Amino acid sequence: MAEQEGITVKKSDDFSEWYTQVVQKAELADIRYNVKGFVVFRPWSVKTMNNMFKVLEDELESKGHMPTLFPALIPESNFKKESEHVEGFLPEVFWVTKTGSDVEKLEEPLALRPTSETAMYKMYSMWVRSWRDLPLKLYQRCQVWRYEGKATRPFIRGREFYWIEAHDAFGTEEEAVKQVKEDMETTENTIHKKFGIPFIFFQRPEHDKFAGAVHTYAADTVMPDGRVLQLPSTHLLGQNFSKPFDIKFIDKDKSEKYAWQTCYGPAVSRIFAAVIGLHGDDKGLVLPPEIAGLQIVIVPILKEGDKTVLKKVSGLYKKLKEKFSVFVDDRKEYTPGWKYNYWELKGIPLRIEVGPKDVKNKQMILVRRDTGEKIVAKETDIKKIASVMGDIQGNLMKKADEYFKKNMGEIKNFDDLKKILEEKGGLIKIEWCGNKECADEMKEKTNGGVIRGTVFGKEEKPKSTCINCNSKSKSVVYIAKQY
RNA sequence: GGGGUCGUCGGCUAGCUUGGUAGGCUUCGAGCUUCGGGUGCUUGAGACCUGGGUUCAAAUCCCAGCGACCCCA
Repeated sequence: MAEQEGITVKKSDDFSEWYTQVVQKAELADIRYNVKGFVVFRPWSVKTMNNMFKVLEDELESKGHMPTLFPALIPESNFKKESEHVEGFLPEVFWVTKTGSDVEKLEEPLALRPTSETAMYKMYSMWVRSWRDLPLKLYQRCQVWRYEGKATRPFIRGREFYWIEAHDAFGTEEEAVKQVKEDMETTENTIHKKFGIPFIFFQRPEHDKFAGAVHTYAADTVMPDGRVLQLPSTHLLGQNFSKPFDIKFIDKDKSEKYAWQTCYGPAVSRIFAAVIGLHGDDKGLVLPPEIAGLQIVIVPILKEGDKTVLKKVSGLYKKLKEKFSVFVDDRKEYTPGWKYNYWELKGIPLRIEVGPKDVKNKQMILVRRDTGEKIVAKETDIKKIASVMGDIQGNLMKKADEYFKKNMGEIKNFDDLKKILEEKGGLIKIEWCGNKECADEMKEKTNGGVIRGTVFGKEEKPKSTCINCNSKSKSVVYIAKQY
């Protein structure tokens, strides 16, 4: 009976069902809005995602980006300026074509942005006149809309999602190339170090680049079912957009030049899916302290006629709230055991229990969400709490890193590849001829194995033949099933 | 994009084969009780996805739409 309130499957037995239950039971999202791919994000996920946004925005601003907000609607003529970009995104665009009572047709259809290159670069061409205007580094936090054909899941893939997009323009190609590396560093400092999500940046193969990019570098992580989830990607746009959008400037040498551009897009709602999947356990959500919407919950153990516990708790609360987000769950209508389960389901990193015994012994009980470990601390030892929080953060990151490493493999022959993708998943290193047709064939033969690309920053020379077609291999790549 | 499964109180479900009174658990409200790992009792409220069709009669049969879940591309 009561177990219906908690998660009823093991994460390792049925990840898909586990995920569905956590999203619903931890009150992260409500799918009853009943429009395909559009879900309601509830306070408990939004609190945490807002913290994630803040971490990313602080990092971007520390690296010279400034915030901006662009309109959600893009005129068709703008949208169609860069031909490859149009071709790539057109099938996914939601169009606004009429107004009011259905009769007023818009003179020009407006696209609901699937991404903002074509909105922002129109303005960039007006703002960039001289080398003094460069570099131009802007980001915005916004929603985008993509009419996805693939199955939609809350946070993992929606037809509407929340992200940050940073768009940079430079005077030289070198600076743009450097920016790509900076974006990777941003990703490491935030998504890995603060959110605890491990990943590898791959340079995507030619046939799988961002529409309009010269090169696409995308971070992939591995979910608990062995399928990869693409996290932020950073794109070297070269002059592919600056030419059609006419973003040019007079350089120091007085000659007119087109700008060199990059763009970077961490999809926070999707990264949150990785946080749910990688850190969660059989009891529910587990949030890293750095981003948890609520970091500490204090559960007083109340006894009839006893006032010492609440008094002690309120003192503790006052001390803690300066450093942490804290909630005192002193609701009388629930028993302590009920509260323990409730807050564990919600993933609060640390619980502090204070009862009459603790008042007597001048102590408090700290309970770690990640390990379940109960620690007896002196009632004045606030430093201990800070250090335990640090331990939890570190442990979650370590566990996720270890899991990620275990899911990297290397395979020499095709039958083994097929087998491992089928049974375990993960990112598997292979050699490949570089042909799209061959990649397509492998995808079909492996039931969905997709070439993720070459590892960025690591020279891996092909020595042998393509795992599929046996012709001379051109690169060492990783293949995986994806979300 | 293809295939499969399925839509019943807020959540999980029984009933559907063989058409005729919608039952349970949980949540929610009220009251008492309890409080160191989902306390127990009393009581109340709450539902057949939408639209069409067949029929004296539809949760049940048929068609369409919308939505969800799973598998595959």
